[in-house]
Amino acid sequence: MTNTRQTMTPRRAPRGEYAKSRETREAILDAALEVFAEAGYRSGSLREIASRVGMSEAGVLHHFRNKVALLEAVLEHRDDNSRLLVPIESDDGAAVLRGLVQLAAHNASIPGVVELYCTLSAEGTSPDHPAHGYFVRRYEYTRANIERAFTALEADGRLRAGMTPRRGAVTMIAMMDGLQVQWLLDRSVVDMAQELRDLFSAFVDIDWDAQGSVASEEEGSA
Amino acid sequence: MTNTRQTMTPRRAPRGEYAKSRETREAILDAALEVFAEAGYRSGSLREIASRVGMSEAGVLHHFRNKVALLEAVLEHRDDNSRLLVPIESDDGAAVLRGLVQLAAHNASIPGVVELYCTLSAEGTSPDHPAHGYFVRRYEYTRANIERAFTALEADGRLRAGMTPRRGAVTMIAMMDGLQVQWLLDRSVVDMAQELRDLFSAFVDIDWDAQGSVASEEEGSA
DNA sequence: GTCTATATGGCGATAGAC
DNA sequence: GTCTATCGCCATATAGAC
Repeated sequence: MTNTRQTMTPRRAPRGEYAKSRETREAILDAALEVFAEAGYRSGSLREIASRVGMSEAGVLHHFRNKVALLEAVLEHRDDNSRLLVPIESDDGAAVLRGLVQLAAHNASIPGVVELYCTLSAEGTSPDHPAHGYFVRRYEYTRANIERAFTALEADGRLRAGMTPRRGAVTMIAMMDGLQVQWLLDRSVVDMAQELRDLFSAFVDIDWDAQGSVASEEEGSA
Repeated sequence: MTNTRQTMTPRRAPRGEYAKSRETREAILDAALEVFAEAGYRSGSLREIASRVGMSEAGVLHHFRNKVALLEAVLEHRDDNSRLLVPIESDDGAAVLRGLVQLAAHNASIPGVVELYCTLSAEGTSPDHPAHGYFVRRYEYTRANIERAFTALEADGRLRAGMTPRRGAVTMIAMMDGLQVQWLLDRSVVDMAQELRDLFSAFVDIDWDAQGSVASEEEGSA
């Protein structure tokens, strides 16, 4: 999705009434994330969100035109975050895969976000869901980029025989999604990052311990 | 779940008012499956279910005590079905894995059921969801049985080095779940059965084309 | 076995006071 | 920028007529 808006603002520390408003908005976004994660979008209520943030429904709707706008804001808000960890558009295929494993490890520390995407992506498979288009595009975009990462690895002769970039991409995404369900149902049963790494070691030859700071990669990508 | 009740009834063709009632019940179950699949349990309404089956809400509630009871009935109803295709408790490890691939192929012809489990298992990760316990038990049970299947294959020396029965089970289930999300979002993008088979060929040595009739297997299992 | 009527309560959204 | 009040709608569930 387009999130140039946020990134282009120099984000100087805001002051006065401006600051208050900004804080309130973020507090609402945090509460909305929790509620949508626990109950989904359709069953999550503005009333519950408002109550968690300590204000009235009307107060919340002053900051977000309606419930759909709030959902979109929540999704945009969290999207920036994954991109900080995964250099998804990088040409360094190994770095992309390492980033995904790191993302899985990081996700284990923020169950609320995992719950959010797990719940919403399932809900969003319905064509009439307000986030349906978002998820179709998101999966398409992610799949294309991971496929590109595998293609780069293939060119270096690091893809095992019998595996294709396309299948690698579909498999990697399916594993991330599927592991999350099992993890949410019983956290003691699965180490998401470990499972991911083990599986991908089976069909790609990567040095998992290469230094994985992402900031450096990001300069070179779009 | 306990579904001895149904199976123990000799199931002679019911007659008279009895037959009518039974048909109505099944019609309600079908409609409920659709609605819960499309909207989830929490957002799916008795009103919508009643309308699809052509009766009033009160009429539906005559057959099912309340909404939760209807959900449980839907889940029980569909569970018997997968077991017809997968000899999950069989000692023939290869037959179990073949069954799972066949199940994936079969599922592609009943998107409604795929949608149901995809939506409900995500919803059901919440501890307060009425189907939470069901899904915790279901995953636990399935994982244990698939692990057993892989253990049998390992004993025959057909598990590739580096793969463990435990990881095989977690991976297989994660792949099935994750592929379903991508498939529901865009059916042209993924062939679920093919992807599954390809992946598992990478870490287990199986003749996928062995005759896979399940009826014969089922006799031997519990 | 199915209906209508109704009780009870949660929901999203708006209007207007402060 | 936040509130109270209110509207209109939909939800589950029950009571009782037919």
